[in-house]
Amino acid sequence: MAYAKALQCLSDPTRRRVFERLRSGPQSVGVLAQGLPVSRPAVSQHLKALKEAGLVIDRSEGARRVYCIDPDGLGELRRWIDQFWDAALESFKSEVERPNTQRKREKP
Amino acid sequence: MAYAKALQCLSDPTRRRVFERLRSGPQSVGVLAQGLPVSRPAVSQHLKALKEAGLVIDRSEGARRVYCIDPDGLGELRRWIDQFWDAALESFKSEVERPNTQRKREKP
DNA sequence: CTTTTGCGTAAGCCATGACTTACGGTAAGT
DNA sequence: ACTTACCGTAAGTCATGGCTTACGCAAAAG
Repeated sequence: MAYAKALQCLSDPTRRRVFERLRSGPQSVGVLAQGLPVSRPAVSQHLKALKEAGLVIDRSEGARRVYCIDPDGLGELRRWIDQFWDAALESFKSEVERPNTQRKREKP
Repeated sequence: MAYAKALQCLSDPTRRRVFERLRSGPQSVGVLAQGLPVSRPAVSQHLKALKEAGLVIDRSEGARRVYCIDPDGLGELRRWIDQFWDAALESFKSEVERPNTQRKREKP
């Protein structure tokens, strides 16, 4: 049940920004922190959490430390969501037809 | 960018338990709260958050209020994760071969 | 009409966690 | 060897949010 840690990790906006930066390829900590509105130690702590959740891996490249997205945590998260997907579509069809059904209120 | 709200919602363990209960079909608030280690108002607040995130819909059935999983929020979350999936596999292959790469420490 | 059931909301309490600064430790540069 | 660059960790601060109890409202039951 590593999906729990993955969800908790990705719930933080700053941690998502770090993770999204890794989408363009492996990056060092300093480069990742550059441009973010938080300090470098904060990014280090975020990367530690992401690693603990199985969302990234890291290697030491000289004095630098390069991080990279790990498909493992991402895959487990995908599988967890897919568990709901089928059940959702099934019970959803018979619900939307009802006259009373209410979604989230949209901004008009 | 409703995926942000969805992630924040599903990061809470109790909220996940509520959401997982809805996998077996539409349920009323009282039934959902029954068996959970929190009070019924707490479940109501969780359902409000889930609805705001587009993860559930609700209809009033007499005095009761029945909740049901909404595929919308789930789908957007799936699409967001898939954004990383391709980039992850790509940059991952060239990383795991390196001698230095470190994953999360497993419990031996 | 009165009572009971079912639910949402308000106010307040308290733990979690995200951020900061300060520090120590390793690798590269001079 | 000394300095500089790069990074992780520790300690402390402060906001976020999850939970509780108390209350109010609507629908069914009597």
